[in-house]
Amino acid sequence: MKRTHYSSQITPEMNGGSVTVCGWAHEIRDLGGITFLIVRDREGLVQVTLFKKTIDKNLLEIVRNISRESVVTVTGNVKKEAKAPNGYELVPTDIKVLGKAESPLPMDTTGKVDADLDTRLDVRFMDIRRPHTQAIFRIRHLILNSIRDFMDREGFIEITTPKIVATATEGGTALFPITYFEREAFLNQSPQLFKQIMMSAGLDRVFEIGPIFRAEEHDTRKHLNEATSIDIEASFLDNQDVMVILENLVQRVYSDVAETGSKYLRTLGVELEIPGIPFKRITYDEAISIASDSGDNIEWGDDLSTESEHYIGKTIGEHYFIIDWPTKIKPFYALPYENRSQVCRAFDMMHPRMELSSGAQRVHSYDLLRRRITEQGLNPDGFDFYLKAFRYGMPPHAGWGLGVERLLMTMLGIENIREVVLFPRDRRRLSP
RNA sequence: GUCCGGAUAGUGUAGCGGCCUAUCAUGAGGGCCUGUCGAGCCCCCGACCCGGGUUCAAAUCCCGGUCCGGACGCCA
Repeated sequence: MKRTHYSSQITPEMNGGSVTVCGWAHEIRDLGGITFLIVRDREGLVQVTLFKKTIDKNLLEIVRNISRESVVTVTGNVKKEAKAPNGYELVPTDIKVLGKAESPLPMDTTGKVDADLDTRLDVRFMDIRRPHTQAIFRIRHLILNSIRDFMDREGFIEITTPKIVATATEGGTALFPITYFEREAFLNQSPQLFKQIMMSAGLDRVFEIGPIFRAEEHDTRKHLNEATSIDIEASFLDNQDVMVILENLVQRVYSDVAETGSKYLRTLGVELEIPGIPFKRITYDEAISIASDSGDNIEWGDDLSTESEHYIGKTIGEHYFIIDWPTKIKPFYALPYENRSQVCRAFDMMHPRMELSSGAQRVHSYDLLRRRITEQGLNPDGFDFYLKAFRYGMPPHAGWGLGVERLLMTMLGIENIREVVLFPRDRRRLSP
């Protein structure tokens, strides 16, 4: 019962050797005199071949009674065979059913019949058995690996900050209220405040990969109520510096995935184009001017509409930055320019289809920060724990947050963000 | 939240007033078959979202509800 090999580790050269594989009964093809059992494991498929004339009758009986998608373990001898899919097949000496699958199945796993996304999400465990769906999450893993490696080389320390917080909001988005013993608390909208506090702590460069929660009732293909954010914060760097880190990271992630994930990219039919750096930088003023070419007149100080975002994306055609945003539509911690305070040192990093990241050089002066909080209509009292870190030696710093799901979906050309989350949380879906 | 589209066997679909005892594929059950690899062939099983209405007649038209998809809005 103990696995000796994954399907991908067996080769025709192992001819005559005995192996044990564990997996799911992907398909059973009974041709009468010869029966094939296709076993699927995480890495691929193995063909198990039973010849009626020579095989143990009990084994044949077991195989003929296996329902599709049951969990099986097969011990057998590798037989080099040109007619078999990978140049070899397994002639079994022992087959056990470890977990019987009911039938009919709630969805097809072989790729013969499509299923709606809604159906697939209801039985996500089965959906992920499909190589296509699994490939998405294998690539997600490669992306996260690549990011951690990149950050480590750049001198960033990985941190984890609380997801249960007392502050109602940093502004903008609505939060999910929860009960924390006898008090009201919230699920964190981002690690923003805590990663900044780490700058005062002297950690110099930090990053976090973790969940963020937004209680907005959005209903689109690019929004989630629970998402994963990659956040960085770095001292003694400005907005320009962290933009360079960001574009380098994105390029690195693409090239790492192209290199280590070719098998999964092939499964998904994706040809990765590695973005060139530096990414184009356009100012907010230039962005609204481009948008006006499409007939969408955005008043200075308003956020970009979805339509304009698409139009600008199509015009530029590759990853780009929008810089120098109006101070009033960016959060209080974005640093206004000294000589032109209605504009701030904030940036958004865009994929032609959508925003992937936003960041800024931060306000590090206590007095200014306190004023900015008030100007944005928030009460500084709720920010005491945060403001305190600015009173005893806060270095200048900058950072950004990047959405993992959006990075993944734009990389793979996937339309709906729910496809790239194991168990998506949206306006209506809370289970599974 | 607004607008548009949709809901038919386990899954994916066709049908859009009578030709419906509802199409096709896949699947489930049974049978034949020694090289399948989306196996093939034969038999068989399984469905019109819920409620109301129009009509001689409703899967089909109308109204309400629920759910799903898309666009927009909302969204450091």
